[in-house]
Amino acid sequence: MSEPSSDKNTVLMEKIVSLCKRRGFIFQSAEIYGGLNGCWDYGPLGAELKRNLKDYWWRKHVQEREDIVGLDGSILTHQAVLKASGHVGGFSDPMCDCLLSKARLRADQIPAQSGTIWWFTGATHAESGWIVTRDYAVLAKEGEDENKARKTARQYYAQFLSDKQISPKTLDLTGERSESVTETTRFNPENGSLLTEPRAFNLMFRTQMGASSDENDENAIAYLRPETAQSIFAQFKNVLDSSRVKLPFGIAQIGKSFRNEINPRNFTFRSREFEQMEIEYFCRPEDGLRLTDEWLEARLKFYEEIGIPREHLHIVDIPDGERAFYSVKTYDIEYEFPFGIQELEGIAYRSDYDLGVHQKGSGKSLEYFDEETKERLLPHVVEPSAGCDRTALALICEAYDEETVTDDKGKEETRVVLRFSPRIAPIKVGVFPLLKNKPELVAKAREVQKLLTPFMNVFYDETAAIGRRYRRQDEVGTPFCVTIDFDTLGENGDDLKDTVTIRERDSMKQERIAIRDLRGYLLDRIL
RNA sequence: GCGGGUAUAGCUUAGUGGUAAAGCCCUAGCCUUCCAAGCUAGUCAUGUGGGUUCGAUUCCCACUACCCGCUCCA
Repeated sequence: MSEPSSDKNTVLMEKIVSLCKRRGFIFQSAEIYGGLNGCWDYGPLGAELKRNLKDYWWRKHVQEREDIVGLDGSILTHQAVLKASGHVGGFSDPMCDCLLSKARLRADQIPAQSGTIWWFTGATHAESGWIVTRDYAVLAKEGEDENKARKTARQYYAQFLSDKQISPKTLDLTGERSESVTETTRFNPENGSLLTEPRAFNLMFRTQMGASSDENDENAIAYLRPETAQSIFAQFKNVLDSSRVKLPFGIAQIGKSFRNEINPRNFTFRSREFEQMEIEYFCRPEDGLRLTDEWLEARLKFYEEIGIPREHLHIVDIPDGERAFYSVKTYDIEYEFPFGIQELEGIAYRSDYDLGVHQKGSGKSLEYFDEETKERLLPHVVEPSAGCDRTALALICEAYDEETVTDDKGKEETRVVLRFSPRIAPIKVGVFPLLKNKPELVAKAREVQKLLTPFMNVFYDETAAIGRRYRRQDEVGTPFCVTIDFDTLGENGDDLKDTVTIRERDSMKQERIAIRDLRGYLLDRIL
């Protein structure tokens, strides 16, 4: 994102958030109680949008393929599963932040140091009268000059200055005292600055299961899953034994996951509760890299089909050293959000790491027996893992458009349109009687509504002028609107009897179509 | 987690230490033959909790949430 446009993008994002609330796409969770940090609720239209996205994903990747089957795993997860996967042990280490450099350090890796601690209670700047009161300390190791400690302290206090022109050197320190110390781990070895208290950084939500459970009962601990993948690996053998699947094959899952993010940000983009759409595609080791590339193409095609063009996506081939340690190859698919280019999906070739750790953890064989080659092997896996909420947000951002339209009198106005692909649009068609005070028009419109309702989400509206009703639907992305007028009733001859106007959202063009052809016309365009 | 900012109606904004204003939206009625028409009427707000004060939406403090910049994101 280029620097000059960032203000514009912030404004754009604010408009999108505002539209989402106004029209019932996305609300803040528990808003009437002040909101719950990092949690969001989908309103009536958002729920439809997200459902359409998930349904299309499921249809394309599970129902229309013979090689992928579905799974719907429990959210509460056995602690043994997450111990085996590395989620419990891996990132539960307490971390400290350096108060000066803001570096984050693992508490257990800070070397014990000895020397003199120089404590301060604050700093003042005589000339401006500026004052700060805040405890701080610097460790001067044996042989180090105490003036170095004071210099470090001035740098620390200087960060609170509102006037950045003031030199740290001109600050006077207050409340100085010193004490000698041995074997302390509370100071940054790099610069001697005091660290924050160690804090646990495991991002998993932990809970206790069972009526008699208490916090001290280790066996009662369960976790909300931090990703949907693990239940697929844990159920690998059951799926294999019950479904007659043959390599290569995939297990797909859509569901909620939970991470106690330090810092939720960017509307729904980074939430503490989020939904994933994941496939674990199992294969022979020699096919892994090829399939990773094939999945990348398949997923890009999917995004194209739901209305996110290739030009707005970025593919990042994660280089050696930046991938997770178990991954042989990883692509990130990123989207150009108004707040920056951010990840929608990761496609990771994870080798046999996952099945390996669960085989080891459970003591059960997770090997696959190949009938043709009479060979036993632990399959490798390619994982296309997409964020559902992120994709829904990308769909809204991509669809949002403001258009200047000029009416017959030459008056200009702004039309806000969500240009959703018809297949994911929350409402597929609006049905309107031209006038609401003509009972024949209303009755006919209700008939048309009833005709279409079993096949798609239809919205009936009879209030306000017809143009207003069109604009209302533009703003929520409804691709088609059908209007019942006097021609429909046969007032201008039998040729037009039982025909309606159908108005297309993007072009605002209208055409006349027989009611009996409506269903087919619409279904052709929304599937 | 750190630093900065913000919080008034569904939305966008006024304003005030003493009855909180407008436009848009929405609802109802009248009217209305295809792109936010008109008239009339109506609903709805000072984020939460403290403090100062006779009185706080306004001043102060804390909290919560959101936004921006860092940080973090297995």
